[in-house]
Amino acid sequence: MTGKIRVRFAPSPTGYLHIGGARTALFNWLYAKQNNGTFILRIEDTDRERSTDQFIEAIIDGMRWLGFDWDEGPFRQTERFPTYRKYAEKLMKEGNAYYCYCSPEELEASRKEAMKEGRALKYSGKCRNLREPVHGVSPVVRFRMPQDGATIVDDLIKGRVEFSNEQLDDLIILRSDGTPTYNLTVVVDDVDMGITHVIRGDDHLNNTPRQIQIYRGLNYSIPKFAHLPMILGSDKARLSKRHGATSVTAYRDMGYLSDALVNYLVRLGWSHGDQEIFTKEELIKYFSFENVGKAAAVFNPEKLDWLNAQYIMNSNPEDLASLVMPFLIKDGLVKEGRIDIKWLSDAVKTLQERSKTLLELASSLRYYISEDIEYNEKSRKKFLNEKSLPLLLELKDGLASTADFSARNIEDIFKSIVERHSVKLGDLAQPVRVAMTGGTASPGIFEVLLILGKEKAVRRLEKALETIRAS
RNA sequence: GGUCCCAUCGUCUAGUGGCCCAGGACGCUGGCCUCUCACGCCGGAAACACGGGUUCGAGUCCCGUUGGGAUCACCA
Repeated sequence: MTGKIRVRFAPSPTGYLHIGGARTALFNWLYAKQNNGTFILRIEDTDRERSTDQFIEAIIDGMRWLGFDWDEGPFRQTERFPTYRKYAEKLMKEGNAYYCYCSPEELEASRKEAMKEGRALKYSGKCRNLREPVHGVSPVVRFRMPQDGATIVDDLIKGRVEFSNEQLDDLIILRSDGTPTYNLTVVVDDVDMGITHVIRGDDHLNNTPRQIQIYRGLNYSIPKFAHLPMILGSDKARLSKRHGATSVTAYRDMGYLSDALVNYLVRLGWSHGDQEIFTKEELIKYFSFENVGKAAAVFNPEKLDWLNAQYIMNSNPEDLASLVMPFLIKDGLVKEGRIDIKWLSDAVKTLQERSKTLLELASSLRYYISEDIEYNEKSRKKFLNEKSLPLLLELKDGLASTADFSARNIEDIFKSIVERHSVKLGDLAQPVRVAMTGGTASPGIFEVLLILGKEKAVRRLEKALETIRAS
């Protein structure tokens, strides 16, 4: 092993950081961390029509949220145009590239014809051996691809893939306005930044032989390639908006923990025996291209939910309390900093194994935090009625008069009421649950009472009694 | 259409020639626990796409078929 490993994640800012991009970033990041290498963030924004600064911010935001810290960058390709020009000129000077004067219309027409005749859609090579410039036309620059032999891609995931050079056409590396195109910039940057391993989606596999030829034209050594399989939607088509949320920040807003998302993403195509849940440290330790599958994977939201629930269950309540705060504030339940974090943590603790997302957690927290509650109509009818009235009345008196509002004592009060009336605990617990939370599903009723505290609990019992009497 | 990639339960996957009448996880489902809901625990249904080879023996190797995906821009 010589030389340090250098990898990069190179999104183009024409949209948010999406699920597929996040996984590519993740595998790059893991590989860098594992080998004590360098992880570079590079923004491929040479498509000036579609790239925006807003998307750059969104991508960076997503990367930070996921915890993928980079060592160098973010670099922007639009700031590196002189470099690409320099390399293009070198290619021209050494005869590896040439001016092409064909008009876009002309090219389009020949593509259509090729399509009609069922031939490969390939540039004709018309200007390949042109001696004289065509006046009045600003030309593009094309790279001269070899036309015989084959190019081998030795991929870390796909294995050896062979492409016949006949099918490589002379692709444009400089547009007629002098700006560079993707296949040039990607190679130049990877060379310039000393990238040793190109880890990207396998939608780039077909581009790889072209890029390898450009490396050769430039006389540079070729990095290792690893092409990750795609992520598909439930209908096996490429994951898109139609399948629901695709941007990672949308998952943050839906209440997923970044570690859970990362854990989900890594298991899409990679495995380590039967293990499902990994810490980031474990991922860094175990990751290997050998265990990356070759087949595309379908994104499965239910499993993400399960993983997220696992992470919520295993988080410590204090962390969870601060993670859920933005959701509480957004719901108007809490004003910034105006809540006892210790109390909130205790409340959170009772809901951890009942919440799949932070959004759900926040919504359950509502009945603890808000002054007043609303009854679920069905629950009210079923449990707040003549039958429960005497029980609730007794409980209210019992709780109101106790000086010891502890779990132990509350339980004793419940038990004595239940015994006196020869009913089951549930016959009292359910009406109380409705009185306290408005519904029939909640943490253990003693826990709920304890979190609510004596004042609130008694007040809610009084309200329940009034409600029964009024009905 | 050309080229390239891929193919184990509905989904994510284990499996690298005998340990596999195929294991785990999500989901689904029966039960237990129980003040409700969850969690947890025990059980169930559910897959090697198909056809040829190679081999004493194939989910595992080879070929073909079928099916899916990617790509073929003065996008990246």
